[in-house]
Amino acid sequence: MRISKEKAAENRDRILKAASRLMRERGISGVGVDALTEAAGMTHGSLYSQFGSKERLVEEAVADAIAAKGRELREDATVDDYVSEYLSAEHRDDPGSGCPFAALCCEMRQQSKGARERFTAGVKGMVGWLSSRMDKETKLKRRDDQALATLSSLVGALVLARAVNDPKLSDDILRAARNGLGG
Amino acid sequence: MRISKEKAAENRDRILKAASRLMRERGISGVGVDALTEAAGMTHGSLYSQFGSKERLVEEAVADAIAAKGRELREDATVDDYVSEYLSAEHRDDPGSGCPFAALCCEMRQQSKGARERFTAGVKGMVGWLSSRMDKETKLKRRDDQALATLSSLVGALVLARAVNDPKLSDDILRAARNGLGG
DNA sequence: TGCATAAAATGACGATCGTAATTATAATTG
DNA sequence: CAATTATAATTACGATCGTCATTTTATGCA
Repeated sequence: MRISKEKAAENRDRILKAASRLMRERGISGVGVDALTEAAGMTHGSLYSQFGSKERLVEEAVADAIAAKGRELREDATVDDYVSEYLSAEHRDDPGSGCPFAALCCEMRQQSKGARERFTAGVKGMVGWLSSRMDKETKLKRRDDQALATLSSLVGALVLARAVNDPKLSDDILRAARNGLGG
Repeated sequence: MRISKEKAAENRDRILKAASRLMRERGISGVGVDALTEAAGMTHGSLYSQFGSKERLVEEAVADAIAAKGRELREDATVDDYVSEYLSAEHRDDPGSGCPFAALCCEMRQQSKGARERFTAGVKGMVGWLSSRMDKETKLKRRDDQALATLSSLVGALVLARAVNDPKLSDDILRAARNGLGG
């Protein structure tokens, strides 16, 4: 079969958006092409027409998730604003539309070179965004280090808060990390 | 077939040890029963005789990895000692025998209740160990919070350092986190 | 010591995975 | 406007996944 060019582009985008969400929710190796295409209302083979392989889709989905999340960043937001949102219960409980770094970090090691490069570029972008909002009195190199340490704390706290079974402990992790970051 | 009781117990342990390592290296959903039993020198079905299901094996492997790692903790070690080892290049480059929290955290959410409970218990144990080594002048509650924040930073830095493709950035992440933790 | 029983690894099974050949229909061109 | 071409989704395929029935043999008891 063949459908109109616009419809095909729309279908492609639906698969991409579904992948972006489902991979964050269930993990990259935890979601099959079946689930990905079904979520977009198509049969599993259509993925191959649009992306060539699951590996390629992963690369695009990683880039798409990071780019979409980057567009949500407010230019006038402070680091404290970001920390508060990041370490909130809402963010913890909605990984599908949450931080791609926290959702995908553990699986990146076994992904394709292209996917890892896009992930790495995203981390660098995030570090730059944070660094530019650090106290301007400290020197540049030190600001970058602070940004890296902050991002590590954010990601670590979020993944641990999501991993543990005990709601109280989960809340404690988020709160302790907020305090540690001076939020 | 059936083999001697001792031999069976030894086989069971080999599967468990292989699972403990492979799941940390490739992820839980990234390793099949094939690879797990083959690494122990048996056919894939033997897993079922010993553990009943992959889910059960996951539970035992998570507990085993955490317990084994806990036994490595030196009673006379300081928090700084631990931070230095944890955020080393050696630890980053050998996930198979490294921290189970960092290796498995992102996948715990979609695991069985039993597996998550063992993971959670492990986190609590680690927090207790860290907390007991925090500055005794600060009050207990605050020490626990410091321990939680420290663990978050450690895990976050390690998973990010492993995820990124750029060796320099990876080293920078570890160093920045060490500095941030005052190590 | 011989028979019954329990148990552990093997091998066979259905389900699901990712891929490629097939089919059907827009888009292109004479 | 008709014939060709290009392409997107369907469908069929081999490989691999996790599970269970079978087989073989160690163990317990008479």
